[in-house]
Amino acid sequence: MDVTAQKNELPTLEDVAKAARVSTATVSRCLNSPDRVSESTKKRVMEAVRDLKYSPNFGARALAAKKTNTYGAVIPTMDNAIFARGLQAFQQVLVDNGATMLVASSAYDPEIEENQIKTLIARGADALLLIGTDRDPGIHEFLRDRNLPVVIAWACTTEPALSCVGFDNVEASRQLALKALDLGHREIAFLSAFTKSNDRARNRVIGARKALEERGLDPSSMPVVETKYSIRSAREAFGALVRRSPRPTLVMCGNDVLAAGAVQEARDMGLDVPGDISITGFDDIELATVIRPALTTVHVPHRKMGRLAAEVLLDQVRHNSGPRHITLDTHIVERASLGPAPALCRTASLPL
Amino acid sequence: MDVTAQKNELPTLEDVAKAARVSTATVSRCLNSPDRVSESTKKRVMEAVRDLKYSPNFGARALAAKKTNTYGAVIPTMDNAIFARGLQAFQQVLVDNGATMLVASSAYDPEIEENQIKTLIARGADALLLIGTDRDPGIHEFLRDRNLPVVIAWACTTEPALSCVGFDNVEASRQLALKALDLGHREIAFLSAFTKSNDRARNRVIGARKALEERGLDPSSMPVVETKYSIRSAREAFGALVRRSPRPTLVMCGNDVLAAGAVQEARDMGLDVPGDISITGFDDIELATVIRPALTTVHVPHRKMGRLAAEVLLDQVRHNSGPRHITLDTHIVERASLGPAPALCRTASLPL
DNA sequence: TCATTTAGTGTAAGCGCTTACATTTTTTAA
DNA sequence: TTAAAAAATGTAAGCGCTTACACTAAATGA
Repeated sequence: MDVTAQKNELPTLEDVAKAARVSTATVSRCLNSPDRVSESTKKRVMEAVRDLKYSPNFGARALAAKKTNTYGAVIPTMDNAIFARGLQAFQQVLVDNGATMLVASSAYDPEIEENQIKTLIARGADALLLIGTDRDPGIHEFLRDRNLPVVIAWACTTEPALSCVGFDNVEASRQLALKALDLGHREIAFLSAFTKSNDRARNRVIGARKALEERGLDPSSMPVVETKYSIRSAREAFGALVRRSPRPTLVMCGNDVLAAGAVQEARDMGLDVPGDISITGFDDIELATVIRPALTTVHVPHRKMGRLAAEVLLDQVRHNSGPRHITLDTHIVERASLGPAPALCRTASLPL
Repeated sequence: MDVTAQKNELPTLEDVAKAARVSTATVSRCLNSPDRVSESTKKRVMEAVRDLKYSPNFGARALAAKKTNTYGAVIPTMDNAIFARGLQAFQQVLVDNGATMLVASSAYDPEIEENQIKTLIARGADALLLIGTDRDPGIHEFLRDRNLPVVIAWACTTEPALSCVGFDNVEASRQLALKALDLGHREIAFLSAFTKSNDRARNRVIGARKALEERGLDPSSMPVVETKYSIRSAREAFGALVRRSPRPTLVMCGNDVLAAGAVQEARDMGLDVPGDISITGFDDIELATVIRPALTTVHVPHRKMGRLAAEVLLDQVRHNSGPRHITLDTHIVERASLGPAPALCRTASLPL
């Protein structure tokens, strides 16, 4: 007896056609444009499909139809919640439209990202979701050559060949900084994710600088520390930032994960947040509501972004519509981690 | 001038063959088994590939080779970190082996899961990763019929046709409960995820019951509340549990997310954790280390599980090896949320 | 020297589907 | 009633690749 596994032959379109006593074309039509087939034959065909447990062969379909109904997404990381929600929404819309999502992550590495993009294309992706705008222009060219619809998410671009569904990172960060300045903060430090090839991170720092400038402060005096995307590194970086003199009364963080680390470290150092030092986040992921004090942060409409991104792409692929540029609003969520600047601290830092 | 986007024709194998003045077979061999081609022609062919920016057509390849090099994964949710890490590791191994991952999520709904499984198969998945064992047996049959390698993760199964890479949920939970019992806890309540069609959740409750029984306590007396997988619902459920009489001295939670909600609610109710009430989690995701008190929880080797799952599947597909059953160890991570049972509390509850 | 192996390459038959076009059947209108 | 239009179905040509098999040329051994 043969024990080795062997793919038993799956039924093909032809088998179904034979069983239903119609041509393969009719079966194909039943599956793809049911209203071009009469009710009676449709019923017969569908029965055969069920009886034989037929399921179309993906490769053959892709080859003949010249499209795969597959949409690729390359995100920086799957390890935390930042992109999860948006991606979930993205996928939901695709599934609802009979398409499939293919994800790959780049670990924030441009080279890996390029590879993943090429892989997804080789895999037959009909369109692509990419995060942010920072990448070798050659890639965008490559994509344009292939005439692949691409949507940039989490950021905006004016590039006419690309769609985008994002928000203004500079402006959102600026608003938050402005609010902090109104609360009396003058010694502001920034705890950022690595800004190299990460426009979101970079723009958030820029936004803060802009606010400083508007209020007549020297933007270049704001200390910025860049660190890895993890609680642990955020703690270390926060420690370094706080030991500076003058001590900052506010540490703005490039995202909620860094902020969570900062809050933790502050408390372990015996600092009251926001009594002694304020901390802000960015993104408004669940984590922001879980830690104590809860984070004052920028709410980013992740779900909406994912949903719209899918809709834009679907539209470009199915209706050949042109690229669209959508900018979503963000807003500040005031929770507990940002308070008025402590008067003492400000004086303390003056004598310097 | 024509403004509408139109797919410009991509180069095919034949174009490359022509450019390199060889047959299509040779080009194909260059790409798939380079050592069967002489150095000189290989060089010529590769040059042509580069010049023409050739990239093989996925559909055609899948059709001709009868495999897609695509591995599907259906997970209950992408919304939180529980599966993210494992999936990331799963994908990594696949990518390292030139394969691609296709993910879909089921929202903990068996019907959606079934759909997603079928979609992934229709999409040509060579193998499947599934979470847990609870599903219509018809599906497993269906998969067996197709002779599709399947690995069950996050749980174990003895089903000979299926591979698994998981851990013993019952045993892990039992150990944790035993530890709590040793700390003097007698009034133990369980805050669980919905157990319907979720064997992991169910088994974690069972494990706790088992421990109770071993210590001569009535397992059926343990209150169990099931709730949705979210911080908010966990808070509500925890509130209900605590208002019971006798008040539990320990609330074991089916996972860290629920535990995080429980901790939060406890503190908002003015209860000290673990002074007044202990809380335990399960999974050991990052969240467990972020909240205060940090969670005592069961560490699950997510990364290892994902990695091994990929390896098992790759092995089954590429070397036609048989199903494997791997059980990984878990261990308890003692942090701060589980302490000795408060003596007072126990007395306090006696007068009832 | 010639038969035999071996390495390298070419030929061509599909893989299972979609779809343009041709054909047949039904409906509609005159 | 019959011609024309519309609806339903069939025919068959690919889609771009892999691979069994055939073939040629070079290497090997007797």
